[in-house]
Amino acid sequence: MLRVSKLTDYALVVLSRLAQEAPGTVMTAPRLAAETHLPEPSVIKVLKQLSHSGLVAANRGAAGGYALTRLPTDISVREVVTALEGPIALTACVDSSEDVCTMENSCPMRGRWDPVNAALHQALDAVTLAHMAHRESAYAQGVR
Amino acid sequence: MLRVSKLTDYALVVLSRLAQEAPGTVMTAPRLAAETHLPEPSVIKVLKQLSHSGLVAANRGAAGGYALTRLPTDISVREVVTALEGPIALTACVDSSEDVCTMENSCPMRGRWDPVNAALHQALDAVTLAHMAHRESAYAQGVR
DNA sequence: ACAATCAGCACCAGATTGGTCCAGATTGAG
DNA sequence: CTCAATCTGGACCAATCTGGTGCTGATTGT
Repeated sequence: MLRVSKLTDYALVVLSRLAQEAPGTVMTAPRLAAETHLPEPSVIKVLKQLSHSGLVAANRGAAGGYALTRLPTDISVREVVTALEGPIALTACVDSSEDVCTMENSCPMRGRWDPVNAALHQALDAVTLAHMAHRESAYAQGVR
Repeated sequence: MLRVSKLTDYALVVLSRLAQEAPGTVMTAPRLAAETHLPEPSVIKVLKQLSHSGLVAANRGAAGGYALTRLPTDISVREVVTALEGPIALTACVDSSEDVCTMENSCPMRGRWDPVNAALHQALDAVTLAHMAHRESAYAQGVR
């Protein structure tokens, strides 16, 4: 099925919700969870990770919350997936991997996934948060 | 990480090995396992699934084994992934899914993954077994 | 001071995955 | 005809991953 984890899916939903507000708008985790109908603890976990990787800014204290650090047109799906799941690659065996491959040079797949991974990167780079955030177009797509 | 399962990876390796022989060449499961340095039981399991979906033909009995049913140039990576993991989609929430989505119309992501999935299909369709089967070019890529 | 909010763990139950095993069915060779 | 080689199909298990929960502490506006 080539799944993306549920947490990553949540991240896209939450970020899309944030993207619907004016740039810089701060929303609390409980509110984001309520408005997206997602389980609050998981939303919190996701926001922590997104904050770590700098996609959202966290404001502590009373009247705190989260806000996007960039414009929705400037955040690609690939960045979000990478933030939640690490470097995008279909297998552990890619050139950028530091794992010691037990098969070393005898591995029959050395480098062969590269074109597939490249195509994948390109595909995920092409879609931004802004593409996923507009309610009307999304519903129109859903009906067809 | 957007992983493809290890079994799927094995499938690509095994099919690539078959693709290196003349069309119609029959190889037994143990031999394929030995030559690819993969665990034999898993190779067997993979071959069963590939046989199910018609990508390889199984010949029983003594002197039996497996052979590709089509030319390597005619088998895309997408087909292999689909054979092992079912329909390719990043989330369970795609239009073709028959699951009853508990969020129904309120789901904020309805249809939004579609462009990403489409790009993904295209990317995996573009790479064939033949692309992954040629040893020299693969090594050249690995070195870079 | 106090309440609201984020930070960072540690933890658990369920699902998935990779791997193992075994009792058949089929087929070619001696 | 018998036997060995080979695929078939299912059950099974241990390890890992994942989503979800809970708690304690730090920060900050009122």
